[in-house]
Amino acid sequence: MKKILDLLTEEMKKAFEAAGYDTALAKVSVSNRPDLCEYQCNGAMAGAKQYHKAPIVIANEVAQKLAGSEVFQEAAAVAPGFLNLKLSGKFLADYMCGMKTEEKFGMEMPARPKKMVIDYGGANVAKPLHVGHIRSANLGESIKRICRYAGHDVIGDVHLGDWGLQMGLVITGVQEKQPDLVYFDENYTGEYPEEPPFTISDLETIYPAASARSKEDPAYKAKAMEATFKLQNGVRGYRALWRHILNVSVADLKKNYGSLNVTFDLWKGESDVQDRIPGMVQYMKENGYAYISDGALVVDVKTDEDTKEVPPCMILKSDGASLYNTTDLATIMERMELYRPDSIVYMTDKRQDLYFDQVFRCARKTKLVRPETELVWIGFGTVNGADGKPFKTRDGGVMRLENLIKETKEEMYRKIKEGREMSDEEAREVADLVAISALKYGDLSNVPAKDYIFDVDRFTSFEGDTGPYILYTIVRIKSILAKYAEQGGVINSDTILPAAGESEKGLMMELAKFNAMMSSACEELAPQKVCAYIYDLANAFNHFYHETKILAEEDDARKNSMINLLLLTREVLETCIDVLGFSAPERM
RNA sequence: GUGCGUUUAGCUCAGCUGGAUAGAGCGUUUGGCUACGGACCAAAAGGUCGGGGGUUCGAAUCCUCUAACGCACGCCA
Repeated sequence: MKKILDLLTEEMKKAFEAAGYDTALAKVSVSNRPDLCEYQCNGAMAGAKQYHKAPIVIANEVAQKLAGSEVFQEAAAVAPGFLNLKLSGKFLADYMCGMKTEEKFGMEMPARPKKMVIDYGGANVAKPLHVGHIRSANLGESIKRICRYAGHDVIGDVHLGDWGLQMGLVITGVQEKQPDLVYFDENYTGEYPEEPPFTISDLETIYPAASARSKEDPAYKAKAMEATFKLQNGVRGYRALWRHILNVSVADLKKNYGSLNVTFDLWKGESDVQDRIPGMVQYMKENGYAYISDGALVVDVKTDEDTKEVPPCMILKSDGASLYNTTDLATIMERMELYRPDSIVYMTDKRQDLYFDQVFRCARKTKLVRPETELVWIGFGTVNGADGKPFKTRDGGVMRLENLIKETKEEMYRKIKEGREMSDEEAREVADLVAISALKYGDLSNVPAKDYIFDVDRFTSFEGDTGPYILYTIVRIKSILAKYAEQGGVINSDTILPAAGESEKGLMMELAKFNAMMSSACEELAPQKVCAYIYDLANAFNHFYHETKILAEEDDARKNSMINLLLLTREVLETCIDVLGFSAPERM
């Protein structure tokens, strides 16, 4: 099923053609003056110069050709040359029926789905997730779901930081506390224990302590670097210990991401591509891409068109060690080989702008990717506190994501208990769902590149542009539908009749925007478009709801039609919150 | 210094890729509760879209200059 604006534009093109004008002018858009019309076409003004005619003359001629239209109930030419359009109720109702019965509301699927890899999450092994990680997790997860819904083949990869100095630090920290572990016994040749010698909370204290100490104690740092070296060179005990750290950490990460409905298809990490690095380096040298500069191996990535200084992309440090760039490039290589993606999307902090520019240029120059492979980087802003500075705990420490989620859930539980009679158990369950909607919607409704202020009170409010308000609207629809069923109501057809009033038509017009909204959210990788849409849709529904007694309607056909409209509204809303990564309770 | 980002109502944010009178929410003021769920709805006040210049029938949106803030600029990730 075509997008409604495309159908309207087609109808408009016929009129432009019949009146003797270029059909390229016939683009129809949603009205920005709802008090005057529902849709509009501004082509007459754009064509004025081309045809040496006053825009209003053109508009009038086109309007005349639309006189008998079955699509437009009304088409008026208005000074200076607007074409103000009102939709035929029948046409709109038929479109609703199409959405109601067709798969995915009639959204057209791509002829050739794109293969995409989305790299998001930004997690590091043995380091707890903090507030900032919520952005990469939410954005990546939502973009993954949006693109999947739009028909593409999408792989989500968490791409863990599991290989650098941080691992050496943790290992050294463990050794400090438990020097007698067999992992450190170089003469040990037996099997290592299956049980890890630490828990996640041990790791979470070990890493920060080790990291802090290495900054002031050179000997300690040297030890950590040595541990890193041993690990990377395959010393058995170190590898076995590393495997434990990885397992314990991943289990914990899965739990935390899980509470945000964030799941990954791949749990790959930097360590997975280590074996590829020597070959890649060799290839870059042999083909003359890489050369030694100040002791380091680099690839020039600046071009003649650059107005800025673009430093070369470093492949190996002067001590011969690999770094972030090396791993990322090797990962691109691996992804091309394993998945042949059309597009690789990265989601990181916006400060990595230049870095990804370098890596992408390097990947293209060294032909790690095909010329047509899209490399996309989305940089996001910081999560700030009320003071506009990076979000901190009350005592000034780094706010852990786990605690942020917990506190939001507590706050929501408190609100639900004070506003409703509900068992503790149900209130907990409902509070969890609503709290996640508050966090996700609060995060995703912002433009990714901007910093935003994390305001628990605002995000958890049931009023305004918030997750809970959207859920409330869905629950309200469910409640009406439940009551309808209770009263013995049976839905006997999928028919949706032409709207009886303005608010019903308004709801239909919002619903009709779904396809265009979803494909644009996919093309632009923009979850905030989905947020903006469901807010408008929820408002349109609440407006309709307020003016219409649905269950008291005596005309059965009309009542049936309105119930169908409610069902459609609920399905669209639920589809949208699903791609945003949250869901609605039965009641709240 | 070079580059990137941001700047829209008192506060927090949108703005469909150039259209008519720039929109929401919160807050403020006012009205509506025998409730298909009032955790709602309706309305009012509130703006020289950071500033100057330009492009054109028409600019928050495109170009240019400029200011403030933030960020990044080879061995961190």
